[in-house]
Amino acid sequence: MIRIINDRISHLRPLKKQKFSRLPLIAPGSTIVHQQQLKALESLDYGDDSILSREKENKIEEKQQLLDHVDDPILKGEKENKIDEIEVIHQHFDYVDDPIPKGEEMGGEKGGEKGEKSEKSLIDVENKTGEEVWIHYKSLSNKFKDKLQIKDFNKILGIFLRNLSIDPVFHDRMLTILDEINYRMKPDESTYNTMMSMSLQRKNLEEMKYYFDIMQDQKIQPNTITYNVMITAIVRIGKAAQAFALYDDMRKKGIERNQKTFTMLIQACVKTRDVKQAKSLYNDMLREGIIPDVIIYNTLINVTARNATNLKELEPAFNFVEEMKQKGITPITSTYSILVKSLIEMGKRTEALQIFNQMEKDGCKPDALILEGIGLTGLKSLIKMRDTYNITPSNEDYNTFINQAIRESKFNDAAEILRIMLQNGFQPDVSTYSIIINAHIKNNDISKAMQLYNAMKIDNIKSDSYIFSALIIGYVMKKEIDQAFKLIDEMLNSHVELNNRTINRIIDTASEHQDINIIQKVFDRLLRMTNPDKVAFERVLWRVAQSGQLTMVENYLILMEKYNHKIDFDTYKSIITGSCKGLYLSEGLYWYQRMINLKLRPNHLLLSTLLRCHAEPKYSNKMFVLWNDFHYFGILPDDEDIMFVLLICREIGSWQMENRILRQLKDLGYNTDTYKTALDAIDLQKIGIEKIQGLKLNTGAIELWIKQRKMSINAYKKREIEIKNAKENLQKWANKVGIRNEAKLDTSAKKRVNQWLPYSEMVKLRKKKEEEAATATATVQDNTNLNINTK
DNA sequence: CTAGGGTTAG
Repeated sequence: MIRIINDRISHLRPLKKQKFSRLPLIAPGSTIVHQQQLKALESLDYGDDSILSREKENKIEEKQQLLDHVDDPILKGEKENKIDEIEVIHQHFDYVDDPIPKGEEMGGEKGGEKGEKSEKSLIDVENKTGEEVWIHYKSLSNKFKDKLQIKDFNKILGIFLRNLSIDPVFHDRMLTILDEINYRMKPDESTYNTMMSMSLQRKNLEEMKYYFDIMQDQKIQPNTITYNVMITAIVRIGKAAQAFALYDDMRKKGIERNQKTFTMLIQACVKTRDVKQAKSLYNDMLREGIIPDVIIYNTLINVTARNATNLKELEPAFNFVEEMKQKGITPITSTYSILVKSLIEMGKRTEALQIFNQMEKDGCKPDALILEGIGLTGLKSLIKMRDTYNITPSNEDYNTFINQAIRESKFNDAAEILRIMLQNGFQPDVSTYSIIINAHIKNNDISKAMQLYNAMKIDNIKSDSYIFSALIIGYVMKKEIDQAFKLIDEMLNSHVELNNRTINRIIDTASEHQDINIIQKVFDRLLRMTNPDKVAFERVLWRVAQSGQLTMVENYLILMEKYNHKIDFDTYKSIITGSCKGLYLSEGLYWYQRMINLKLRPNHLLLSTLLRCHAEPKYSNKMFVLWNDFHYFGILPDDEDIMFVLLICREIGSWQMENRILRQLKDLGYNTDTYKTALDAIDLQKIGIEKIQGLKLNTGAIELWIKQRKMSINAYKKREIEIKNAKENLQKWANKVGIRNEAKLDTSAKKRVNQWLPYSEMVKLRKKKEEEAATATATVQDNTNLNINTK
């Protein structure tokens, strides 16, 4: 019972964002947690770079004084609060037991104060938390629910949507409401728009498409919002073309476009790096009579700035700033922030600072983000913001400052920022906890992280998937698998989804242990409680392949099929790259062969990986096979690949092979002198010494060559053309010769090397064969004619 | 009411 009441209390105390307010006292109700937080952070003593560390003792003393000072009154305050809340709950329960008569009685008297009922709507959800609405809704009789209209249901959905970020359980609740709507009446476009918006928040595009399709099945016309939500989601996953297709769809169907539509479409041009299209969309928008606002301008400036590589290309962005000012639209912090970021990326620090100063002149206040842009972070940034600009940072600003300090290993600064944050009446939110928890996990201190996790519970802040993920990973890192799964249980019990990202991170972390039993244990347990995706299986395969155990790989492949995952190139890629990483080279080639036998084609990455791990004189024969396979599959080797092969030729002293390879390259249109010069420059003797010292053979020399190679712009352009031509030549060859000879690829390595014919000879041969074929078809045709005649 | 901008933080 107490637990139930506590649960209820938790929902009556939603987190409030207190932007731009300066409160003198620590917020009530969090004292215990604050102490734990400070303790946990204080002991984040993993070597501190902060300016504060010198004054560490003073600060700790100060902190203690602060806590001593506020302890008692706050605790008292908390107790009083709780009593109030329990009374509220009793009132609430009285009401929901019998909603209709009470609502009518109170409707007149108390008005909208608790918002029971109004004339227009049978259910009033104003000023209520999601939890209250849910309890209220559950308590309604069927008869009463029948009287509700679609508008009422949509309102409830809207409230639940806003609560989704607080508690994922509202997802289920929204589904329940949708079921009820479908049971009683027909949903309308707002219903589905809200559901789609839910999918947008949950980053579940498939789910969104499902609603999009189903509403059309039900003959409900999508409106502007429907399309805008779809476009937003599609732009976010980077599929610009699909977004533009939806835009065309809107025009065809005569669905009105608005500012938000164009914002997303212009935003899509960031991904396609198409400034022209952004401008043309802007013109379309103006033609349609839509008045641009600050967000449209920011987006236009963003597209321009992100694609600009020099000041000249950035100019149109400044023109947009001028234009917006002329139209009476005041630029905001983010407007300047985009420009500052772009300038810093160009290395134009002075100009960036000028923009920052311009912002100040324009009377615009900086935030944590733009301060980071000009190089101010952590405690320094906070002090600048507070003392120079006289701004009270927002909750987000504080979180950013703490995160910056932790990132820079200034743990004392982080503690100080947290102290200032609490002192100013800001409550740590789920992100604040997450940032600190992650810091502990990164420092391999799971117990401190768990301390904070428990503190969150006391503070009635719901852990989200980030927090659970971090803690679970922490335990897997420590090989405490049982603890990890205990948390997974807790996670699922609190309706936090165990998503594939988390599953894959768990598997990744487990994979990092030398002990293969750990990954097996983790994966077996995961299989029992979740449904890992194809990628998860492939991670395990990658790890198992590293141990060179063929049968175990085989078993996982069988298991994968049982779970209806398609075994394709990516699956084999995982196994082969895993084998290479574990230096089980013959196993790697075995799987490679099996992959080819299944008619699966390698890609550059795979061949390159295989080639590199075979770059030793004793594997030279196998290396040449792989070299040939690049050509057979029409994959252009890159400079590193080329250098590896050539170097091996030198190491085994095979001039014949080196000449052959150089001729191939010449045939492809490369200037081979570059490679010869580079090869001559690499001191083989020196490499020999490195090898004796146990260093990885010629890798170093080649990487150095790649790194130190400097190309003029002209040389670079020439090289680009060279590569483009080589690609085309190779493709032609592969289509005509390589792929036709694919059947021969499974013969022995020696044969495969000997099968090789240079491109020029291949072309000659091909011409000859074509001529032969031409005469052959002529005779065949004669024969067929003959046959027809005889018939 | 439901949708948009700085890949702000985890």
